[in-house]
Amino acid sequence: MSSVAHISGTTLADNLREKLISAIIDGEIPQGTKISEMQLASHYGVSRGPLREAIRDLEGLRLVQRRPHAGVRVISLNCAELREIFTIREALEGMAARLASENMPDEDIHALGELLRLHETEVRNSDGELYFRQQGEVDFHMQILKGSGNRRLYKLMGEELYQLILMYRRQPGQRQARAGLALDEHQRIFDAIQARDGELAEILMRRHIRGARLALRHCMEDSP
Amino acid sequence: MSSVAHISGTTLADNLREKLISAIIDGEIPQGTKISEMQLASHYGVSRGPLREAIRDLEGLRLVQRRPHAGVRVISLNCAELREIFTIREALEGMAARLASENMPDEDIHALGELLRLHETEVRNSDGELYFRQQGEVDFHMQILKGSGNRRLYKLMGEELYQLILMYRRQPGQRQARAGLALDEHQRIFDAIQARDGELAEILMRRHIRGARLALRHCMEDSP
DNA sequence: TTCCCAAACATTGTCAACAATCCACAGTCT
DNA sequence: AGACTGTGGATTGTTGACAATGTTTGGGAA
Repeated sequence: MSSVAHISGTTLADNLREKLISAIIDGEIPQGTKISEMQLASHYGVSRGPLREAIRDLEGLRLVQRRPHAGVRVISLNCAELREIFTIREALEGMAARLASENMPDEDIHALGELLRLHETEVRNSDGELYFRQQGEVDFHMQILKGSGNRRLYKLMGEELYQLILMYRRQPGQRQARAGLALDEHQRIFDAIQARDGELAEILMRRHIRGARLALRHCMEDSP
Repeated sequence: MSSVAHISGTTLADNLREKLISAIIDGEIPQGTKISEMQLASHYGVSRGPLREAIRDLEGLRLVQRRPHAGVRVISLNCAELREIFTIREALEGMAARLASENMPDEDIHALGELLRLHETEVRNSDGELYFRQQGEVDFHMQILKGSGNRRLYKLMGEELYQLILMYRRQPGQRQARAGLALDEHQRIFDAIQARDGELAEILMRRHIRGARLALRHCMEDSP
């Protein structure tokens, strides 16, 4: 269908990987779905070869599970697994905040402050419009990860784990609360980073994420 | 060459992945080597299809880098990247120690104590024999990761990042010091876990790993 | 009816040929 | 001399057919 012939410097499998990630995150391919190679291949207008390579990538990202000779199915994150991810996030982003306090260039910190101001006005003006804030939330954390100067940390948290979180957020029946509160916590984290107080930044970031995790306590326990 | 025909319940690509991981970690395929698909495929007695899938996995593990249409080469960890990994390790294993203090079953803690005793005698008896201790070091950390009860944390740290560390350790000219010191630190970490003091366990674990990272300061800076 | 076995079916894993892309080398031009 | 460009060769990316495995369905027996 959506066969975007050949973009130079890339490959079909790589393109497919990105498309499939989006499709899964956006819920286009529902969780728990069993994937048929032939079907998907013909849908995207490629052969099974590149598709299999793309699926292999998704398996590495833990977006799908594979059983040899028995097929591939999209993971379905239950509450417990999401909390596991948030625990990892707490450790990793806490460290990122500490590192950002030490390594983030002044100009990038300034830009981060601007980002916060923007979010503030957004939240004030239309506190019902949650999507942008959601995006803003991600942006804030992403900037800190990048500001840590630890490239692998950025990739690991930003490019791998966040996708799982986003996938879960797009699920129906997700409460999108904590609007104003999060902004306030962001502000304090920012202050600590600006003050180059890594110790405090880490503590605040961890508390921030732990709060989000604890808020997940009451999410629907779909397991029997 | 080493074509182990068909092991049921698995697949050629999966087998290949494990073999290639070992080959890279053990230095059988030196760092920075450019991999030739045809060559490797014939060497392992398989076609290029499964090989490419295995390589895709290795890319996910960050053991190789791929440039589209230009080939694959084994990564060469420089000092800076290894320190990045150790920083992540500090955050992750610190969290693991905290969680283990809360979640690790009593019997597993007991087994961990036995492991420590074993290491102690080993180090005392033959303090020149470092390989076993090296293995023991890995075992100790692995048990704590498993004891955290966070399955994803265990997989992420234990199955992905540790391989990179091991690869680096096998490099020539690596100092293998810190034998007795590490054991002592392990003992204290264990005490904290046994006392169910997560706060302390995390602090000690982080200090332990940070020490190892700082010891890497003086490793050969091959970058210009 | 329910359980078990077997054969057919559908799906995944593997292969070898084909096409597209990059790299190196050589030749030319400034 | 040095840099740039074009072509040849080798390597990677892709495809469709073939083989092997897991699943399912239908029939028979307890």
